[in-house]
Amino acid sequence: MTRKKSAPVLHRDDPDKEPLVGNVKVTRQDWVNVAMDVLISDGVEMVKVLVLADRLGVSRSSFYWYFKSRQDLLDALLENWQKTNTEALVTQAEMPAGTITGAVCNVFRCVMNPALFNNKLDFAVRDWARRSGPVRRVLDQSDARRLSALSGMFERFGYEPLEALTRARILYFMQIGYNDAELHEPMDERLRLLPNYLLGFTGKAPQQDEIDDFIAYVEEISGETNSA
Amino acid sequence: MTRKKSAPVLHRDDPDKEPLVGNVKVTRQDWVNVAMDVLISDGVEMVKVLVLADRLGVSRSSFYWYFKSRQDLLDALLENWQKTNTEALVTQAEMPAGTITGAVCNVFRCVMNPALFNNKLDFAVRDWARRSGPVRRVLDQSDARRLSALSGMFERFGYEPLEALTRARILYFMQIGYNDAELHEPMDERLRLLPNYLLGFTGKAPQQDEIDDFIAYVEEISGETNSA
DNA sequence: TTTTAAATGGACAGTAGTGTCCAGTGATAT
DNA sequence: ATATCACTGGACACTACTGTCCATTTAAAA
Repeated sequence: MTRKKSAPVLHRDDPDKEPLVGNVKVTRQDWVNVAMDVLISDGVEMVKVLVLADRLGVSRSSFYWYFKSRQDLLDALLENWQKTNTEALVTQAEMPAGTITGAVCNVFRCVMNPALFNNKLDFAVRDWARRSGPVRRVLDQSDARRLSALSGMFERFGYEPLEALTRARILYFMQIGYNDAELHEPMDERLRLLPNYLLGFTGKAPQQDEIDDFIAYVEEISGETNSA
Repeated sequence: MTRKKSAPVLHRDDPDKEPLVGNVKVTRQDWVNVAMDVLISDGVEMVKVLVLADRLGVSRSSFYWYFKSRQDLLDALLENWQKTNTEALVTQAEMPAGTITGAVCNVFRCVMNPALFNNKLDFAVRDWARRSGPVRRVLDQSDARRLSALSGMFERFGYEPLEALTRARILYFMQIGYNDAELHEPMDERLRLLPNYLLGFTGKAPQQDEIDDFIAYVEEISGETNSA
């Protein structure tokens, strides 16, 4: 009765001071991180306390010190996703650009860059939403917000509202479908098709320098990924 | 030992002669049908033998007379899907058409018509594939087959192979994304956006009569659905 | 060094699923 | 009418989860 299970006071206030070597100490965030990994690679239904505990090399019951229940953890996961990914995409859609093609490329930059937008996480959540009403509702809100940002982007470049909305939808839902089916496909293929995609999304032929800029960006983030 | 569990001889050879009123008799197909319903509405992980048995008003163990195991049933579901939906889409993509817009409308006709293509089933299987390697492989094959048919469709109307492939992808993956996010949205919205979509997919402005034809078709199939 | 609260792990109870076994039932053929 | 065989349902064994309880350990504070 005297125990307060919520908001544990963690001994390791500064993570840099006492890095997580071996299995010194497990924090709430460690549980969340591992849960995120499992969510992404195996789906929600594999986010089970025993699975997570094993990965952390820790007993199952420890979990209940940090979280009220499994649901408590799932809520934390969802909240985290909602803030990071949606904000990133909206920010990128609102970024200034010289042409509509450049603006679409900005969106691509976001979606392709793991540092800006966790594509796999986004997809895992979409997956999850199919089995859970509450999650579905949160996802629908995020989709509406993202779509509205994309639609606004087209409008800023002179498209009529209806056409802007259509193009936003084609762009956004194409991303979803593409990532669903071809997440593991080589980047080369996507780059090869880039000019055609841009034409399809914008109705305007892209300039060569816009293509070049984008390819340079992709090479840049590929380098970063490898060096990490 | 003498029992042959496979290929049960069903007493009801002609389903019309002895329709399934009440719970006269359960057949293998009844199990498959119910499993299909559950797969579509609740996902694979809810396709449990007890759930199905309850829906059929029958005991759980009866299941094992018709199926070797739960996996046996799942295999049957997948095989059924693969044959119906993929064949339907490919057929529709190969259909003769006067213009590329008309050809794209043919594809739309298929995807929108529950009698030709079970959209929700398609999505349920896609969902399932995310959790199962073997299913993923079957799905990838189907996707490749469908994409190739769509690409060929664009090529028949003079698009270069690379552009044809891009447009096929935009069309196909847009459908996937759209159905994922907006399956429950009103048809009105989709029809309102139709001309813009067609422009985006083909790069050519649609003719008014092509739009009219399509809208007439949609009204026709809506009527059929209601009268059933 | 001792104290103490945070954090842990093992044992347990409860639930939900799969698959097996087998005695029983009822429709059909003889 | 009855014997047979297709078909069913209840009982059981097994496994895998969630969540609770509690005695013990450990690290920080005194």
